[in-house]
Amino acid sequence: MLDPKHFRNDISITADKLKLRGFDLDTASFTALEEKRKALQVATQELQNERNSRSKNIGKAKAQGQDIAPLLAEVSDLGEKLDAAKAELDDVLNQVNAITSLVPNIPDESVPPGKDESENVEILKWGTIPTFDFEPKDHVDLGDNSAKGLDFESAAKLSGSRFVVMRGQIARMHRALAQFMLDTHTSNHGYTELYVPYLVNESALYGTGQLPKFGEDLFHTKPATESGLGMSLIPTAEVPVTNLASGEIFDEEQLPVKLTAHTPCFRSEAGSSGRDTRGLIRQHQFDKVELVQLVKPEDSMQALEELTGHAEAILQALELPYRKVILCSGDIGFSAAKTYDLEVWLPAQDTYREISSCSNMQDFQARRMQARFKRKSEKKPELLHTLNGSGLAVGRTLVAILENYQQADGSIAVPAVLQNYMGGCTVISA
RNA sequence: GGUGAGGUGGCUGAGUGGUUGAAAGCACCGGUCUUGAAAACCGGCGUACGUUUGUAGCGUACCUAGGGUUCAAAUCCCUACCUCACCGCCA
Repeated sequence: MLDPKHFRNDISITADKLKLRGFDLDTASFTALEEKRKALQVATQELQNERNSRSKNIGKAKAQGQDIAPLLAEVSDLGEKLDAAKAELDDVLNQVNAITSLVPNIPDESVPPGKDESENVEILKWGTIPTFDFEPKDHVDLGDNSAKGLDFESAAKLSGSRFVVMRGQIARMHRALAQFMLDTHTSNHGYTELYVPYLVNESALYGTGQLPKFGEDLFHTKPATESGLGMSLIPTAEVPVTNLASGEIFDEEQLPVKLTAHTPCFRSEAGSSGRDTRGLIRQHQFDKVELVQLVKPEDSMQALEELTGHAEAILQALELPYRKVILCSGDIGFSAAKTYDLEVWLPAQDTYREISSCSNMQDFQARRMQARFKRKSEKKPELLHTLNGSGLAVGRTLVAILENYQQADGSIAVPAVLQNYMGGCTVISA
């Protein structure tokens, strides 16, 4: 949610900025609606004022033992007028809210303008792309080799497409990766580890911006006893972790808050039925280690650099070649003001694929969830800034290791930093 | 799942349907006193929105949330959520 002032005071500037990311704000009709809201609100409050003062007078008269019947007669139609005014105001407020809750964040000035992902800008490349003296296989074939380490057929039997069963050393490496990531972020980067619910309510999803616009990307549970969506499976740990701040007022000294959690993520992948159907890249269920920071507004851009660096540190420790991309204005997510994507090299696809997305949401989510902090020198609480990033997507990291560490015989070398997590195992044999 | 009791400001905790945004205490902030600190005393101490040049004043809303009754609701009624206690069940 944007600051309402953006809509009231400088709506045309706001509309211009939103156009950069491909969002059309109908300023004329919104301004008209806003005028209406203002007039109705004033009128309603005046009626309430009148009712309040008259009611007080009735109370006083009654206390003095006077006859209140004539006073009651005077206010008889006030109630109806008030109800009508309230209903009208409610209606307009709902309309305003319906619009503003669908307006995305404004891109930061440092974000390059652009229409779609083709105009994202590469910031850096890290690592050396491996060369093979044989035809590199993709992770599906490699996983199939190692005693059905990646078993998509079995998963399809259990659940359908876009699920996987992992076995043996592959499953263990998957677990090792998550452990390694968590340990690195807690020990080296100053994050506090969390365990959080995987089912969340509607208000949490609203807080981080998944609702009301992106409900169809989620899996919803609907117990027989409930109406509506019921609880929803988290599409990312960002939802439960960031919403911990909802309704809170932090002391200035408590910031920055740095949190990390390893959770499964569930996405319906509606609208991407034809994309990445092969393999582990796009699943309905995948694991991710998430990084979240709550910071003061003046610190958030620097925090984004650091948080992205924390995700990069994992790729570097695993010696996986990657590149860092800044998303252009047309490609950033709904709630984000600025986003870096980290893309890992996948030899079989001969290209870089997204493995992490790190964003500064500024006060966009904080406003939705009323997450605030108080400066020592100030009386009024201020909205804090929220950031999050994947550090990293575990399934895709596994894909990257299988493909980059593969050997001619189809075996997989185990990256040095993972060996201790795998009982000293140095190679997963074919 | 059953039964019972509750949800009031940062915390504790009052509150017969009527000048209650809400007593009191604690915490916190400012001041007096003191060489300094403590104690004591004095004063202040919620959020959002509207009006406005205004961090002034005034108005409105908010006592878990949403409905209802009433001229008037923290106070009465209904529903949801949550908490606590006991019972049942359970990894």
